[in-house]
Amino acid sequence: MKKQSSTNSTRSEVKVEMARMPLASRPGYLVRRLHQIHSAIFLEECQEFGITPVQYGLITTLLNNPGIDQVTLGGEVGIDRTNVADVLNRLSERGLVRRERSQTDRRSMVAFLTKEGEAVADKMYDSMRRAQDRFLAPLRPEFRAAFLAMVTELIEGNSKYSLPESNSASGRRKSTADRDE
Amino acid sequence: MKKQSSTNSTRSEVKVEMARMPLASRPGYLVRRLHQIHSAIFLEECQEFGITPVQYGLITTLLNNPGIDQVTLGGEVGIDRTNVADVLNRLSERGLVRRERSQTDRRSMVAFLTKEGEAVADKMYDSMRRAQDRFLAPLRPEFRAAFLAMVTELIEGNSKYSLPESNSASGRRKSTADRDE
DNA sequence: CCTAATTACTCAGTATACATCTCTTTATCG
DNA sequence: CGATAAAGAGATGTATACTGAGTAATTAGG
Repeated sequence: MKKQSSTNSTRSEVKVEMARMPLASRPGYLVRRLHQIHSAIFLEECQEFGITPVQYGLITTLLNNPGIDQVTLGGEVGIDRTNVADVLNRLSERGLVRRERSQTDRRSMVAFLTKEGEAVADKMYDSMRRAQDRFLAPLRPEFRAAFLAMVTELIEGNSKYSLPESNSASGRRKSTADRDE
Repeated sequence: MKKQSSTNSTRSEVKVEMARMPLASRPGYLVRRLHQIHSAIFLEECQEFGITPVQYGLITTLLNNPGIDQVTLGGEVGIDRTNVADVLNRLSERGLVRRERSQTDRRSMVAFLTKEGEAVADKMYDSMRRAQDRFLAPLRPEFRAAFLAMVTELIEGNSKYSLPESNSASGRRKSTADRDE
């Protein structure tokens, strides 16, 4: 039961580095936990509806943009297109969303809220706001806007990594001499 | 292209609310996107190792606490115990982690990094730091510490929701008196 | 008008995250 | 000391999130 303990100096150096950058101070850890916590609060406040944060994002986007196609919807909500299809599937199984082929571009599927979907969006609004309030409560009120502004800045400043451009879409570039534009 | 538009006043009110609280200004949306972006940057910087942010968190925690049990490990890293088992499984399949029964409590599994696991932790450190730098770059340097402090405050202030207490653990409570069932 | 490229979607696979149920081990009580 | 309660770990199922491969419809070129 020894382990390779002993005199491995490389490992010791790493340990020192770790001590200087403990998990609890790393941006990645902090951001993951923050997301985790928000999800937990949202789910708790909205548990009577059985709607997750992402589902609610899709629902409110559909409320404001009925008949939007799945790709655009994913761009609005910030999720991958395959994920849009998954979530819409769950929502349409529950009768909250209806999908059909686009009239103008038959490759596209467009989505609408059903009456029940609109009713859920309506009824959930207060719960969603309560979740927000609870989430931000630990921060002094005068810091809350600053916090959200900084998050927005980080998102916008890193926007080129924000959505994976998915697969086929853009990264393609194959061009024949692609007009360099 | 009207839909059931018309005179549904409830729906109109909701639409107004939505306009006042668009998705892009909601804390939940912002935090989810932030997490998404950090993951993307981390994965990009560390792609040569094929290690995800959560896996790296477990690895560095094991580096500092060799022989830790899985429940404590989950508490340190901020993930559920079943998730710990999943992630450790993937890591041990790749030969980075080794598990064995605890000598002191034979119900527990304790985990260690292998030589390869320690080597990966060592080699990944710089990549992880680069991911952090890129992630925080859009924020003016004098705001970065303030941002991380606010995130920490939100996590600590909401700590009662942060980890689900899992199943068996606490929530049990069955005070003597209720043996009926 | 036919073909090639593009675009939108689906399907399969991986990983994280959590809840619930079952099984083993440990601890306690009679 | 044996029955049983309590606790921990695992298995299973759901949801999110993304990648890659493949299919179908549209558009662009010749």
